[in-house]
Formats: sequence, structure tokens, C-alpha cells
Amino acid sequence: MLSIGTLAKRTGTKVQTVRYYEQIGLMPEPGRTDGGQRRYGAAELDRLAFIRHSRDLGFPLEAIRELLDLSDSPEKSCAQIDAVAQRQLKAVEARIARLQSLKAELQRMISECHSDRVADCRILEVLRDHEECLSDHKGPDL
Amino acid sequence: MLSIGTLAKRTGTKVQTVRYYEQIGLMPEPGRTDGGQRRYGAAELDRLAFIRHSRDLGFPLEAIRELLDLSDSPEKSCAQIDAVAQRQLKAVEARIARLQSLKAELQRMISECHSDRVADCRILEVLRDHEECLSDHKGPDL
DNA sequence: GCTTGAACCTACAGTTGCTGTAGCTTCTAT
DNA sequence: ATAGAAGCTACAGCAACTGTAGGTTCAAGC
Repeated sequence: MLSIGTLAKRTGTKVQTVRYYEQIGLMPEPGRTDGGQRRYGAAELDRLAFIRHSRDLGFPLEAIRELLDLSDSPEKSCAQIDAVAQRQLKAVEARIARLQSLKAELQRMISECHSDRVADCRILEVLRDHEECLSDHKGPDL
Repeated sequence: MLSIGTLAKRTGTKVQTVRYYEQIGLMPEPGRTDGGQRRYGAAELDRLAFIRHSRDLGFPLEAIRELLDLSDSPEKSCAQIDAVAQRQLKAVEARIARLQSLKAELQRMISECHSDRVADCRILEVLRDHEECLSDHKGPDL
């Protein structure tokens, strides 16, 4: 049996994060010692490792919840799992595209600034007026 | 003089967001009508446009605060402004690198899944075990 | 001048995914 | 037996907004 600290260390998680996952129902309520401390087994270790790895790959917690639910029905088709992964891939690709357009714009404004005084700094000029930009580079979240 | 709604519309901001910027001191407290409604002039319009455009380029609010402060000293050197932009560029590049490694991993696990049953879905297998991955793809925030 | 409805006001809760703190209790090693 | 590390709960805070409730004001049309 593992303490919460050991479980956290083994999975590269913080103790509070483990408790947070329990609070939002992503991790089950574990057994407790007589004194009230949490004790975990191998199944919980695996589940937490799954959660962490999915987070590292950028899956939102709600998607991870879906994946965990789906993996409880081993005989079903894995089409839904595929769909969740595809959705995540699309999200990642969209973010990359957005960031690349930001990168180009930032590089351009930095390279264009040959001034030395704030008064005619190209960076500020570009930030003041979106018309100075080549692309639209707007979007929801980064 | 512009109402908050007009100001928001002209800059592509939400009314609440404008009030939020005021609350955190990024926008100044504007004049008010006798009835207590906010009224804005051209300077505030420009300032908000600057903030929005900077946000669209991914600058955090604290960086924008720096830029606005710096632009109040037109005779100073623009080295600090350059530094803020460079910092943002580095942050964007780091994010792109991270996301590209996630993208590769996601593509790989999706393409490897030829199964039809959840029980032997490659996606779940990879998520269960980080050793299945090619790269480390870990990092702070996306 | 009056009415109506859109737009405004404040204040606060909720979002995502944690992280940090305070004040206390329990466990484990010596 | 005791000390200190690690655990417990509960709550506040981060970024950067967004949404809601319950009330007030503004501006246009008659």
C-alpha cells in the first residue's frame, strides 16, 4: 500500500493534485488508515499514471474522464477513443497554426525596429495598429 | 464621447472585459455621466486597441502593462520594449516546440491503432505507458 | 413629456487545472 | 517517548476573462 506522497512521487504529480483529482471524481476515494490517511494500491497507481500521461499530451481533464470511462468497456469498439484522440490532435494543430502566425508577426516587428527611441519604436507602432500586420492572428485561446 | 458598449465594439472586446481591465488598473478610470455611466475619449480607444492587439499576439497582461508604462517615456531607449517582445517570441517558440512533439506523438498513436476493440486499442496502451513514447513531451504549460 | 427597451451599473460566482497556505493530526524512525 | 516528516481539511489565489442577478439610466419614438 502506498501513501499519497509515494503515489505522487512515482507518477510525477503533486500531492495536492492527487487530492484535487479525487475531489473532481477523476480518482476514486481510496482506503484510509485508522488515522485517516489515504492508502493506494496498484490500480490507483496505473490510473494516475494514465491521467498524468494524458495531461502531458495536452488532453483536458474532461477528455481524460471520457477515456477512462471508455476503457471500462473493453469489448466495445474503440471508435470513440479514436475520436477523442483526433479531437485532441486537431486542437493541437490549431494551436500550432495560431502560434506560428504570432511568431512570424513578432519576428517581423522585432526585426523592423531599427530605432533607438521609444518615440518611434516599430514594435509599439505595430501594436498600436493592427493594420500593420500581415495576418489576422486572432483566435480564442492560445 | 463613447459609451462602454461602443468602445468595446470598436475594439472587439466584451464590455465586461473593459471593466475588468479598469479594475486591474490597465485601463484608467474614465469620466462618468451624471447617471454614473462610463464615457470614453480617443485616448482610451487607442489604449484599449493597443491592449487588445497585444493580447491577440499572446502578450500576458503584465507584459502589456510594462509596454504601456514604457511608452509613456518617448525619449528613452526602446531596448526594454525590444526585450519584452523578445521574451514573448521565445515563449511562443517554446510552445510551438512542445506542441509539435505532442502532435507527433498523437499522430503516431492514432495511426498505430488498427484494432477495433477497446481491449487492445493502441491509443490507450500508449497513454497507459509513457515508455511507449518517442519523446519526452513534458513541460509546464501548453 | 412620457414610455419603453436596450444598454448600463455593481457585485459576485464560475471557468481550467492546478498550487499554496494555515492550523492541526498522524505516522515512523530513533 | 519523542521529534520531525508527512498527512489531514478547508480555503484562497493564479490568468484572463465570462456569465449572472437584480437594479438603474439613457435615448429614441410618439
